[in-house]
Amino acid sequence: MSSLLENLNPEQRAAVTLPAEHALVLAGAGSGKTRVLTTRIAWLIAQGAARPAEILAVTFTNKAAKEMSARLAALLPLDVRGMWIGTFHGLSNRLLRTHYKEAGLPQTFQILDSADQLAAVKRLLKALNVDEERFPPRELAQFINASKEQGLRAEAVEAWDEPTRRRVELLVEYERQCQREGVVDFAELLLRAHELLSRNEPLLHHYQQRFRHVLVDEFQDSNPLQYRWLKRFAGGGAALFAVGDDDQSIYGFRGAEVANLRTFEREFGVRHLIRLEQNYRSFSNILDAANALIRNNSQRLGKNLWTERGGGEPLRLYAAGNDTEEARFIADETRTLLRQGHRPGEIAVLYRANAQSRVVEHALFSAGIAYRVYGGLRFFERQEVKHALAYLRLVANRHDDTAFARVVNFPVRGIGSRTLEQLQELARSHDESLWAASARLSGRSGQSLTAFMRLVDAMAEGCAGIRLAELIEQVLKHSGLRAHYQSERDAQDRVANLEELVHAAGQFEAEHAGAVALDSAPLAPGGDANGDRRAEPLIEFLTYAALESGEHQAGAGQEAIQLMTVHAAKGLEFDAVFLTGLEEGLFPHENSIEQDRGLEEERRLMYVAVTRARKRLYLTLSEARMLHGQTRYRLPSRFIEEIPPELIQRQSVAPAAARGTSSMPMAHRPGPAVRAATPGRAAGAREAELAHGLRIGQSVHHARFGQGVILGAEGRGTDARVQVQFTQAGVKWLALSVAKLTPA
DNA sequence: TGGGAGTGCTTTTTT
DNA sequence: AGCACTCCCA
Repeated sequence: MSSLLENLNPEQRAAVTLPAEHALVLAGAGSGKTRVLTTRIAWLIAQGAARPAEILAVTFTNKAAKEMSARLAALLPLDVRGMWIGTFHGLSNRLLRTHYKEAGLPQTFQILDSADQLAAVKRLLKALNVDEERFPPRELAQFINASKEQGLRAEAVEAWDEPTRRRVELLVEYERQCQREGVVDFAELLLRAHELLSRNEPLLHHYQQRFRHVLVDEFQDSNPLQYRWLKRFAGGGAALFAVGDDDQSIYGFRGAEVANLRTFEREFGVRHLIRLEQNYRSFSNILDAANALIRNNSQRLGKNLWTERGGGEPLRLYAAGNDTEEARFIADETRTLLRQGHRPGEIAVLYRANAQSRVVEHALFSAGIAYRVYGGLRFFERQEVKHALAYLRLVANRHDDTAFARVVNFPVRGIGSRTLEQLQELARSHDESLWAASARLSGRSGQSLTAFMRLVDAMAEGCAGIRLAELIEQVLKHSGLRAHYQSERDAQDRVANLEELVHAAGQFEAEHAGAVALDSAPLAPGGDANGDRRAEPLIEFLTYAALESGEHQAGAGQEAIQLMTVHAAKGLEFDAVFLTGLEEGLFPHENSIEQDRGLEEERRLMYVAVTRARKRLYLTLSEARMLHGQTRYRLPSRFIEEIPPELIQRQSVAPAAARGTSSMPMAHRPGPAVRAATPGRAAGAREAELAHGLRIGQSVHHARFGQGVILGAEGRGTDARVQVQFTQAGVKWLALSVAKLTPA
């Protein structure tokens, strides 16, 4: 058991061996956070301080949960299955499945992913005749989620103005609809689980007695509801062990509250605060840059990364004239790195926004370099897969209107929008599902509806006793889905995905057969008499598809350069990292610059990006960039200036190009000076020179707004606009044809 | 019913 | 620019 503690540094060891009390571990990037968390659990068990069944470990992503389980399995000889390890959503689901009656849900309740939720909201708005201009579905969905993530039900949402009151009414209607259909959205999973424990004293008591140790990863990403959720579980005297890094909080925009770290300290009277500051990932030049950057943020809990490794290489800065050139630089450098023997999977290109990947992809493609783009559509989110799943959902629950609406006429079977409208109305007036409504209508309004219902019923009858994969096979065949895509041009990928779905189901069933162990803890009151009895495989598979939609995307090509947003890179590390698009307005993003909170989150994002690199970090930017169909001109990001210049080596020419191995036309080679330092004068100056002799970075005067500096520009001719940072009046976009700007 | 044209949006995103 | 979505007509 002491071998568990080998190779831990003193702080890590201190954290692992803390007594069973609340603790907060502030773990810097690359400081061995996951290791501490898993070793802590292993240590508790090896010490005899806890039994597996007394452990509740919570993460945000399935990937993190999986990794934790895998590491624990390696550390501990014994069965780890008695532990509850999973995501907030996965664990909530588990709780709700076990106690579905008490939670007021049907046993077969289904989970709406974001797209399903949006579809449900749209359907609702249509049924209620709500003007979608005034209440955009997206916005309403966001309102719904935000309310729930604050832990609020409709009656508790504050509504001081008319539109908000209306939104609250719609929230109520939405809830009614979900309840009738037997579906829950992501936020609802957590809220319902929380409420279940809040109002069911025996259950609460049971779980609080059972879990003596609650451990959370990435605590800085938790929202208020998640915080309350944890409080419920740990409220009965369990020890809450939270690991997080306030400097890596980058999900504030979707409700995460860094403040939870402080609130936790205060409310739980945390006596053990441990900082992990030794970094095992990067050379010190990279860490120094990261430290210098993040020092500009206020409100930090304070932390300084250090390493025993040496300084390493300087950071490399490359300023391009335009985005194509920037991308070409990346491709050239990458080629050099590969030639030097770096593995492709150890090289990453990071950007602030997904739209930036295109140019880089193009350059890499032209250079014949294999790459892989992360993000985008995941397997279970593809339309053909969702269609197939919708049939399965109907098999499981005929009253799932989202599924019904999705496939009632797909593939086309003559049930048009008119029929559907009729159905909606009928369903509405009888307060019943679309399925129930079509039972009324089918007699009168034609064969098609009856045929559809018979189809689904037949699928359901046929599914008894057959395997999941076989059931899906039947669905693909009898629904006509496969035939539909087979006959369509350019849809071979979709056919392949459908086959993959059959395969995935087979795999799922093989892996999960009998895999659910009986809990060793006493049964929950009101729980199933058979304990954690295996639910219907179909329901399990559908749940898996909703909650772990990402897993199937993972064809993680190790032999390719990795392209992703900075957000997606959190938790990952690479030998070499290109951090691209370092321009004001892009990174930091213009929508965030306005408020301090936004800017600080951008800076944390930058901090996350910088700390991804182990050995080499490139910072690249471009003076001109194609964005939204227009060329924009921007200043270098302020974040570059926040890094001590002595850590940065300015690179004006790609080494590969210098050696003549590049396809890069010499005429386009940037000059010796760093272009960003002299905006508007290097290649592309023709465009950078705005009307009236104005340039990016130039001080100007405006009759009404006073003194300012030109931040950026877009458009040309009479459309030309400039963005000006005024000393007094803030940031404004001005049309050059209208505004009178004089050089100052 | 389904396709073509017109319109509008475009930061980050896991579950 | 590129994409998703809506609307309207054949």
